[in-house]
Amino acid sequence: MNSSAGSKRVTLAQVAEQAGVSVMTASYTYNQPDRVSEQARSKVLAAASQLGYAGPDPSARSLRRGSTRTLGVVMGEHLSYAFEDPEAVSFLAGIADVCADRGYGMTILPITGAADDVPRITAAAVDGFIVWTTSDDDPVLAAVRAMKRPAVVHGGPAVRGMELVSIDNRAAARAVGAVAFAGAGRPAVVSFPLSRARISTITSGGDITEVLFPVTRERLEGYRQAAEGAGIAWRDVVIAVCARNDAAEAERVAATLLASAEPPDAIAAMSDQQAAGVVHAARAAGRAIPDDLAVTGWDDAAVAERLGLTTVAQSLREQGAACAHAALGEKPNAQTASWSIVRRGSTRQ
Amino acid sequence: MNSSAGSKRVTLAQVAEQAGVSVMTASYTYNQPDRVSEQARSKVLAAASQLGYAGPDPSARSLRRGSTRTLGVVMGEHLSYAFEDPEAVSFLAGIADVCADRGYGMTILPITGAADDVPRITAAAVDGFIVWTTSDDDPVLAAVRAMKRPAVVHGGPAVRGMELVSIDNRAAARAVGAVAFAGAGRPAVVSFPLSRARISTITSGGDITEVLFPVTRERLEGYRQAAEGAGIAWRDVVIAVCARNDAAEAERVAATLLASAEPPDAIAAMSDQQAAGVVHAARAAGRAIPDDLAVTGWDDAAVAERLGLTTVAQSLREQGAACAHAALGEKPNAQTASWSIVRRGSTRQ
DNA sequence: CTGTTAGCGCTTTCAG
DNA sequence: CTGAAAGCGCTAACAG
Repeated sequence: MNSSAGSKRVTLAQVAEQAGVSVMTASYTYNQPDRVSEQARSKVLAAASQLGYAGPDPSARSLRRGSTRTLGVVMGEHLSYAFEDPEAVSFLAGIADVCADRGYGMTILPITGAADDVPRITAAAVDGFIVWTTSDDDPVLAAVRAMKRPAVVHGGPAVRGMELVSIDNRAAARAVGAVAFAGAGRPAVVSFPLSRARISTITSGGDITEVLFPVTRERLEGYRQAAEGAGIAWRDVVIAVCARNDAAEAERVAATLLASAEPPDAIAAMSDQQAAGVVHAARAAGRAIPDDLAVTGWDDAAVAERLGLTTVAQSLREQGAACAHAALGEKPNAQTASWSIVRRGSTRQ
Repeated sequence: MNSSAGSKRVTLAQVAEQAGVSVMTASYTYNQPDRVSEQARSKVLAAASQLGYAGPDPSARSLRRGSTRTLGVVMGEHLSYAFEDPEAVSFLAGIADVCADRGYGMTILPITGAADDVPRITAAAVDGFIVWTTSDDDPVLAAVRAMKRPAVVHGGPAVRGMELVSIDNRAAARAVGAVAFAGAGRPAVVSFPLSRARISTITSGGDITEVLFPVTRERLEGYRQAAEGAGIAWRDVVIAVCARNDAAEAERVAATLLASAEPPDAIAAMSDQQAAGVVHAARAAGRAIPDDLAVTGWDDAAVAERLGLTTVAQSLREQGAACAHAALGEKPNAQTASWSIVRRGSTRQ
């Protein structure tokens, strides 16, 4: 098991020669050991370890086989955000479960939101793509589709030729919104960004159809229906748009809302992180939950249980696994994932 | 921009023919656009979009260039644990930062702890490897080294021919142990596993040299020195070994310790997660912190600040970035990362 | 069980 | 600025 350190790459042909067999016998030794006699196999392995051959070159093998045994995951602008969002991390874990089981690798594709995203997609040596929820106008979608490999979008948008794995965000928002807004007079929504520009604003119920993130759009639509079901006009519902999905920004914006002349008495957020920020702002402002302010989150993360948040439960991990199956070409039918409302003490119902 | 959906893969040669240029002109159009006339380039791009050619095949390109522009990350047994440990996630984010900047992908390699790990390493189409802290006897290390590509281990063990990025765990443990054990009579340690078998046990200060995880070994050695510095023999220090790094198991084991005839009055843990579990157990047992029980964590995670834990601060994100640089072959100097003690209310000093 | 042939799709020479 | 040749390292397909 020695090797001249730093040596040039050893090839299968050299191993075969050293072992005194044909290249194919050497190849079979690695790929179909059963087809090779015990004797030949041990000669090949001896030659390999003598030469310091670690096994067939992965790139050459991929080229020849036409398959890389790797799945590509596009996590959206700023790759490192992916690892800051606990739900995104659960989703990755679900993909990892399936990949580990199949012996596949998973390549995280570094998307920056800039123009060079497309060449990066194009350059990815993967057998299939999984795209984390994005906007209708994201050029990454066309780039992925152009690769002509199995592809799946999580959340949305729905793209022809790509699978979609998602819950029914509108129905879930309608359901949790109904709980959040029950008995409220001035409901508000803390929202994810409306476009890839990620601008923070506070508006009143605007034109939902203009929202470019389909997941956000569907949830707003569900909240709208919930508000109207509670007898409140959508134009009277304050929408606080946060640039990012984190507790800190939500806390700031909630503090602003609560300090206004007509503070909200119910806030439906789009994540438990955001809802946690709202809860902190409410405490700081001396508001009682749920009597002065009802709050709902989304995802049923650990923090939701800790804070007693009413929320929408869904399994990002299972959805990640479903996406992996789709990207492997194993799932023929579209996946509608399940969700449920978890009622806790942060709402009046 | 049309294409017969589901068509066979289009090659660069076909594009070149369609454009009426040589294959090399087409290739240059993608790789060195400056070397191609405006006219030729637009003919090539027109032909490409007409044929639905998405760009050079990544596998073929990797084979020819001898480089995949991808880094491999080995996260240790059970890939999905990687995503459950917030510090591991920070580490990944640090790698992601560098990869995104360089236009590299990062492939997470699915390690299961079983025998098929080695072939999976061998099959990885990557330019360099980053190995998350593991045990001395992990066969993955030899497999990575056999690949003869730039490789770096985070934490440990130190392996000849591979870089090491780590803090000085022994010194840090000695320092935080000194704070934890100050004024204590019966110190205890809540430890990570001692071997890859991941067995939970409660013992008293045993033979540290037998511990197979070097990070754990170094920390135990530091705690030993701290205990002896406080006048306590190592054999009198209770070591509670947890199979996994989570709050729940630490809480259970701490509850057991606190219910014993001679309960500890100081517990040094190996992570903030574990320390959080200890704090919960102490509260449940009606112990005051730090008067009845001093507690220290490790990593200075968010939970450490929330609970007021004295802990060891280190930046896994920076260490991830340092590993990425090393795996890219950019490493100027061996990396010894920095750490510091953060004193909060969970200790007597 | 073993071997021969024929490329996978691309880009590095090296010449125009 | 453009092109012809050569072959990266490997394995599917088909003989023996």
